Amino acid sequence: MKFNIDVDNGVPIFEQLIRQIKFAIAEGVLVPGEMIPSTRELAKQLAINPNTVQRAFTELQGEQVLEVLRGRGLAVTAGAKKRCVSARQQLIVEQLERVIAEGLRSGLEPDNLRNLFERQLNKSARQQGE
Amino acid sequence: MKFNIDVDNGVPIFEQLIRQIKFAIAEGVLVPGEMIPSTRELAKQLAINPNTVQRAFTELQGEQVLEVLRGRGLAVTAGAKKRCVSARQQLIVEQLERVIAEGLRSGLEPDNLRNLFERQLNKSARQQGE
Amino acid sequence: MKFNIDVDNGVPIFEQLIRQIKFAIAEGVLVPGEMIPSTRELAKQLAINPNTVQRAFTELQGEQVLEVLRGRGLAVTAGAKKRCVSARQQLIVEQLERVIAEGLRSGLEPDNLRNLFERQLNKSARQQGE
Amino acid sequence: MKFNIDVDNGVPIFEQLIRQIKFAIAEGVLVPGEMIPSTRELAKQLAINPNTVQRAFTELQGEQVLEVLRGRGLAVTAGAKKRCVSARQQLIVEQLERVIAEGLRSGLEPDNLRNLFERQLNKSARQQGE
DNA sequence: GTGGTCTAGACCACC
DNA sequence: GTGGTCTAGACCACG
Repeated sequence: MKFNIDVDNGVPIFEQLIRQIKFAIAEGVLVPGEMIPSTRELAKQLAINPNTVQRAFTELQGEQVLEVLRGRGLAVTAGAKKRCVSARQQLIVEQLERVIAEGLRSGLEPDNLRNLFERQLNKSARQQGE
Repeated sequence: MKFNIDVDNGVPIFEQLIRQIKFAIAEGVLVPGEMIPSTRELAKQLAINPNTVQRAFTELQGEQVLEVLRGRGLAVTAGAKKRCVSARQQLIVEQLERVIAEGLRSGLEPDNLRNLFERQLNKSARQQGE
Repeated sequence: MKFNIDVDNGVPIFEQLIRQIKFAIAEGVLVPGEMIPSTRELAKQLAINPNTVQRAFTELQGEQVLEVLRGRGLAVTAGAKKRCVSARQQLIVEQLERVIAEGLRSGLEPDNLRNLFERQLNKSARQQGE
Repeated sequence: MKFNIDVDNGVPIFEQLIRQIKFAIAEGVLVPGEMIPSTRELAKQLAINPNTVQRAFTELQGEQVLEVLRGRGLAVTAGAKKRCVSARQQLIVEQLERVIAEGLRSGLEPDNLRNLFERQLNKSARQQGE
């Protein structure tokens, strides 16, 4: 399990961690029931402050993605995968909506947008397939 | 020239102002050579802090969208329109690319994405047309 | 607006703050739209660390009880009162449920519990009324 | 003698053990003078850490509910039953008092509380009876 | 060993 | 001035 933290890209570190953990769960890289690394260990590995990791973990517990097994550590909850997958797809729909609205407002015709979309989709799908 | 500022939507006010000025230029509402209102006047009109307006103007000068005409004020530069139009569309293409890539990575099939896209496009186009 | 923090009663300080703010809103002491003291000021006033206050505020934002008015401070949201009142009553029902269950498990008869309940209710109602 | 330990319900395991031992004494399942299982045996039986059992025993000795009979083990003290029964009911009264006071403070009428109480009591009594 | 909480002090973006 | 984020280091409860 490898996480990539970019310290200075504007997105808060704890947010990056949250996203990547959710992503890993959605992808099946982390499976329900699995223990995740301890606060201190992950902090050392990512070269960030334990408190920052702690904050990410706290939020993930609040969203019932992780749960404490006291004295043992944190584990992925049973319902985590479903939650992460659906949250993610909803997020994509919202982003799509925003981009389209902005495109239309900026004077692009629906057909223009469709063309841009298809071009990008083909390009990305090809890269993905490689 | 009317700008809409939403004080509490997360996007910094100076950013909103920058975008809307660029938008107005891209649309032809503001044409090269045209003077724009003074910092103080715009601030009063939008009921925001003059510092905030100033900051937007400073950035727009840095991007050579606005230029100072000494003693007279700020004006839209000659090359502003081209810059704004292309910047805008490029931004949309980038966003589109990002959301498509994320959708594919999160397990959506190209056809799923296409459907989502069409649905949103229709919805947004209808709203736009109203 | 006075909050009472008891540093060593087991309940985390940030939790005490959260409860008391929600309580104040539920009571109508803090009304929607009202600004609450700044992080630093409240921290100084309560003689606790600004980070601890910050944490409470962050959680209250997450629960949509407070909202940022950027550069100006935090305000009670429009829907805060309803949320706080209902959250509170739900909490009371849960506590009641727990106490009753424990009483029954510990061998008290329903009538015993009813008597205890009535006695306490009368006592508390009298105090309240004073 | 069977104890139920729920590792992940927030209540510390040693606390659960303490409560259940007191409960068993209050109920007469464990009688004064009776020996209780050794730390190791109980730990193995409940699949928990011996340290945790030890901690519960230490506290119960401090409350004079258990006493060491040197060379033989731990036994229920003579005065244990009385202590456990009264402690338990007192605890329930206190909890009842707290929840009633909070209910009144949060704007519920005595009759509201009575209704909530009766509903919960019936529900719990039914479950208990099953 | 684990996570949970707190303090102290710093830097940033925004108004 | 405001809140948001991060670091560093401490103490606690639990197992």
